[in-house]
Amino acid sequence: MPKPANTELRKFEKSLPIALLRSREVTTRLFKPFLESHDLTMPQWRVLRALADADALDAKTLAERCVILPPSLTRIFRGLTQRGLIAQVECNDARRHMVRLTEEGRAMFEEVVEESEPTYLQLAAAFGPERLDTLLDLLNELRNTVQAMGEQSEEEAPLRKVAGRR
Amino acid sequence: MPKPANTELRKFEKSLPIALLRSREVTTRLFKPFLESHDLTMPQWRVLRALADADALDAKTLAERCVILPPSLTRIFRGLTQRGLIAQVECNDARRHMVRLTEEGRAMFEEVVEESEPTYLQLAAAFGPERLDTLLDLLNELRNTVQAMGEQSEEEAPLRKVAGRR
DNA sequence: TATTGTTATACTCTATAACTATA
DNA sequence: TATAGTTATAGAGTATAACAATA
Repeated sequence: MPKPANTELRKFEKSLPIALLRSREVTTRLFKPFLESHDLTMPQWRVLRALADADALDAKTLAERCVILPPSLTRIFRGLTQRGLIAQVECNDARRHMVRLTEEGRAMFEEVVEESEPTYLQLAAAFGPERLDTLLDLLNELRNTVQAMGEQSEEEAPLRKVAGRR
Repeated sequence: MPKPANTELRKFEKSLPIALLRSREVTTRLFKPFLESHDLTMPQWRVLRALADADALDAKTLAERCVILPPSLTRIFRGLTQRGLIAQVECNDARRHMVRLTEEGRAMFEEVVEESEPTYLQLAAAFGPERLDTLLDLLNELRNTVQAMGEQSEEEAPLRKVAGRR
């Protein structure tokens, strides 16, 4: 039973939400200059990056995939469309707002990737490429695990609301 | 060379900042109800949690440890002090704003920990306790790695500013 | 002169509810 | 009636610069 038993460390350093936040903070800071030089915010970049992997996506999919709430996405669509980086795409279901990258959007995406690639490789080299892979796998699996927990508890208690305010 | 070679996955699913964001999002969502029932925001909670591990901490340390900018921390201090959860502590250096948990603050901290513990254990069980440990270690080491990279590049180019806006 | 923290300010993101339009 | 998205709005976080107090 090699449990470190250091309650203090376990409580702060080993708090999962806090560890995720702090890791994200330094990582984001590392790559943010590449976005700022193109006048892109992180959420805008997530949208471009998601679109780069697909022909076209609707707002609901992008909201889920990029962790952006619908009202924010509406504004992001407006900004990116005005700048000519994305464009709306016809869709059978007229309710859906479906968008794709324009040529300019694709070009900017490639530029950012190219410019930030050396930093990414430097990080991979410093951290260890195989450990980085492990970390990414664990992160994606953690998400699946937690999401499964959420669905499960919703089945058991569809009307949860956990605890009353105050 | 068993590299999946799936460019699409590598680009989005394997983007480190995005993976960290998405994992944090679901994890935060899982624990947020326990904070909301005590009218605590996540940043407020991080401050309480950091203080629970130490007798007293100054603003600078808390800002770094909890990833909160000084102006936000000022407001958080005000809120938590008004509610009697933290209190200022005398300090040799009069510039420093040093705070500690009050008894009420400690009590609320313990309450939240107790209430959320079952969910934490459920997550650990579902994900695998040893994998959770691995993940936490990797996250903390990633932070160290990136921070070291930042310090290094500052030495090399103390006057960076990366790229001009527009 | 450097450091610590606060104030001021602007902008973005977060979150919810209400509304419009399509299906 | 249910779904997709927008609008409206309030609140919280993010970020910078300017300032005050202390070292």
